[in-house]
Amino acid sequence: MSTLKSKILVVATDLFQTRGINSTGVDTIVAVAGTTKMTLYKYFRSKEDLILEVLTTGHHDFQTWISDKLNTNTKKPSEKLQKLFEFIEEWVTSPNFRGMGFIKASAEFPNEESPVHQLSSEQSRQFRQYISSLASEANIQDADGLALQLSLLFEGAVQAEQMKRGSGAIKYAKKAAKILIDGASTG
Amino acid sequence: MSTLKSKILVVATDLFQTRGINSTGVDTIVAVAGTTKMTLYKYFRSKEDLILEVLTTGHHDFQTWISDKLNTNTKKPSEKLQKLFEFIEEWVTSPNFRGMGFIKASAEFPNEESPVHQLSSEQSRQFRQYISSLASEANIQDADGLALQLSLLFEGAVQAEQMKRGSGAIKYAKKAAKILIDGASTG
DNA sequence: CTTTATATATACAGGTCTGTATATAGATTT
DNA sequence: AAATCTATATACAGACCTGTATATATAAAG
Repeated sequence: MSTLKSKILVVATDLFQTRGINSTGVDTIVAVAGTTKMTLYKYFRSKEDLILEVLTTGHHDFQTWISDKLNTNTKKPSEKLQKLFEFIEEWVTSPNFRGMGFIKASAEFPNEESPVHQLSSEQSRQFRQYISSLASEANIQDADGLALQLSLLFEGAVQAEQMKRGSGAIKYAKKAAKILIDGASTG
Repeated sequence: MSTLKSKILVVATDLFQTRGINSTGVDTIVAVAGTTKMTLYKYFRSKEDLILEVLTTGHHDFQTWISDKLNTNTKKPSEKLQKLFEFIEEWVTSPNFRGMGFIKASAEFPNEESPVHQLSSEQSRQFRQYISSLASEANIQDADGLALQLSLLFEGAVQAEQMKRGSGAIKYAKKAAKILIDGASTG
């Protein structure tokens, strides 16, 4: 991938997260990236395409990072679910944390016919499904139910952390997750 | 309050929630409300003022509704916390549910210097504080911690319900809340 | 040296948005 | 009946936005 294209993606990811998607114009993006609109529109057909690619890249990065972490650091399926929020905390508190794109995008694009809304909604569903698969492997009965509860905690904590870094929300989300996982395992 | 002013507030609340705040122009608001821009700008100094008043009204309506419910239907402090999510479910599934304004507003106005962001952030804090006071009355040790966890569940469930009515998220949030409350009470 | 590919600089068309200015209609009050 | 208040109708200024058109620079490749 061209260095300019990835540079635009990185800058857009950052600006979308800190200033909002709709409030960030392409002129601002190219100015910060140190290039021009002509170049941006060479790599992206439209601003909507850029948004979609930012979302796709961010989600892919997170998914591969978290599943790699779980696969290399845990063995037993029951461990993975417990360790999930440990690594989420690590992800959220890392310096290069830029938030979860789909959480903000779904709020800024509430129209269900919008491609941006559809993608972010799909990414949210995919991550919930991933948690559910971990729960299933751990032989938890209502895997989908627990996954929904954990995803509420996750998305809430990420949003809180986005709004105010160092809010401590993720710490309490982790504690709550442990209680819910233990309850679902024994019950 | 003038009927036209309250009509504008109701319409704006609805449109902000369904189409997003930034994506809803004042022209659309006055067209749906059946009036003109001149009238809107007579009652509201600017669109930002309208947004702030929509947020204030919505939050006030919710707070009075939920605390009235709790005060008339519960006696023991320990009951209130348990009943809170019952009433939240009732609120969320009621036909005139229009979402919690501050949840969407904080996402659409991420800039911390924005008055809209500041108000929505303050409202989120106030509701968390209200939960914490209920927990304190029930003699729960880490009242603030539990309140943060419950608010994560609440905000996550409301957002899920906003995105897709009848998602069932609030049902599982209620179950999770009960587990967390019980854990904090005995522990 | 010339061709070709890539990036820049700049201007602009067409649209949307907020907020205001001007003129008018209808209703209530004096 | 005249004056006043409230709401309407309409037009528009100024700003910002996306996306494109045109012309130019720069550097690598033949």
